[in-house]
Amino acid sequence: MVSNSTKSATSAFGDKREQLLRAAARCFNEKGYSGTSLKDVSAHLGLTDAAIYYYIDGKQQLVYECYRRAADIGRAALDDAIANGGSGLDIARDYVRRHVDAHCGSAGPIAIMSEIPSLRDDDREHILALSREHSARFEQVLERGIEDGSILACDVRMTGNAIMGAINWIPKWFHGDDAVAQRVAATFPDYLTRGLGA
Amino acid sequence: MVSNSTKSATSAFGDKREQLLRAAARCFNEKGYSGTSLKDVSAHLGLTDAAIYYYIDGKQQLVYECYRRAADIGRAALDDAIANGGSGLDIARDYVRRHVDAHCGSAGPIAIMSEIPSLRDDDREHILALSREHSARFEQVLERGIEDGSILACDVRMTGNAIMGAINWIPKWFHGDDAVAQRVAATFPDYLTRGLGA
DNA sequence: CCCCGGTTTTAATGATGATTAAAATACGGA
DNA sequence: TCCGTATTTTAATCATCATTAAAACCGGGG
Repeated sequence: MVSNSTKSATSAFGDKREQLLRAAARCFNEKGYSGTSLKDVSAHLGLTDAAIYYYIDGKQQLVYECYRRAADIGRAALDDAIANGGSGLDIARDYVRRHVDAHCGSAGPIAIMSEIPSLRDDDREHILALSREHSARFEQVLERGIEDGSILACDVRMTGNAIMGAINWIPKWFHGDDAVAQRVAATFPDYLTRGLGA
Repeated sequence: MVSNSTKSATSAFGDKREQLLRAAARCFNEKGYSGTSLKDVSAHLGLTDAAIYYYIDGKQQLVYECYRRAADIGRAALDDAIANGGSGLDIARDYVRRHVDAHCGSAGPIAIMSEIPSLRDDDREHILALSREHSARFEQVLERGIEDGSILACDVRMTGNAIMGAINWIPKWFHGDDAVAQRVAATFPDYLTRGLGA
């Protein structure tokens, strides 16, 4: 038995745990948290439902990890975009590009944080904190763009909500088709940031 | 006993059935279809779970009606925008305005069609058909705008997905605050269509 | 006051699904 | 080949609902 709480290393165990999280993310995106049974998830790995408990403490932890992973990926996209520099508009476009790539690329399905109220109390607080932090940082990017003149003055909270919504909804209609992935990458970053432009 | 299938008239029964659908929509938006129990829904009406069966045949029909209502409202927004005329861009903006108003206004919470796979087979086909039809019609509006020169040439499928996503995600963060509703109405239509402009 | 249709509740029933413990299997190294 | 650890399955257990049937409630017309 292994302490299954904190590890994603490059071991056989860690790899399979990673696969598990992706399978769960896909299922959750399709049928929601409560709508997917552990059997649904385990089927994707050719296992029985009980086997999941070897890798994770339970269904609650499964969502939690999926959501945390989603938050990490979103944060990384924003980190990289900011590190890459440029005007506020440049950063915003780069962020959309990276985040959209994450959704459609090999990062595999990313869970959308669609059922936060179903989380355990303490998990929910943590995920909400991450989510709020991410929104706030993105809004700061928009404000920076307004200051440097690359973005038209606007309600950054609402504009951020619109952009995040467009991105968050992707998993609802994107199902892994490479050709479609190309079209997303070619359309979203430009369309979503052209509306910001001064 | 009343044939509870087809009626939403202005009777006491019809009114309460309408309230029921709204309560269900709110619950589904918050915790997903499987995540909400009939008890959750009935609590909003001060009833017990069993009382719901007086108004509706079961949980499946409840989602189905919620999704159908959502499709109706979206279709109506598009109908009205098209009837109102103007360039393709004008129509697109008007549609966003109307649909966003529906989400934030007195139409009460509109269920987002987030768990279509959980529907019964025949219900799912119907809802999917409505959904596809709506997307196709909106894409036609975009194409019309490209032809009349009001919209920049683009991948209308992907652009439509982006716009719909931004709208569909609204119920995830909007919870009835009037001041926020104002800001949504002031931001979404312009932002989402400015990105289309030629 | 009593009856009746419309409405709601109480009290089962049954299915589903998360979770656990114990048993079974796989498999690399001695 | 044999052992021990890692992994998975089988077979309970237990709680949570959806659903149903029967009984109770409630208000208006006779």
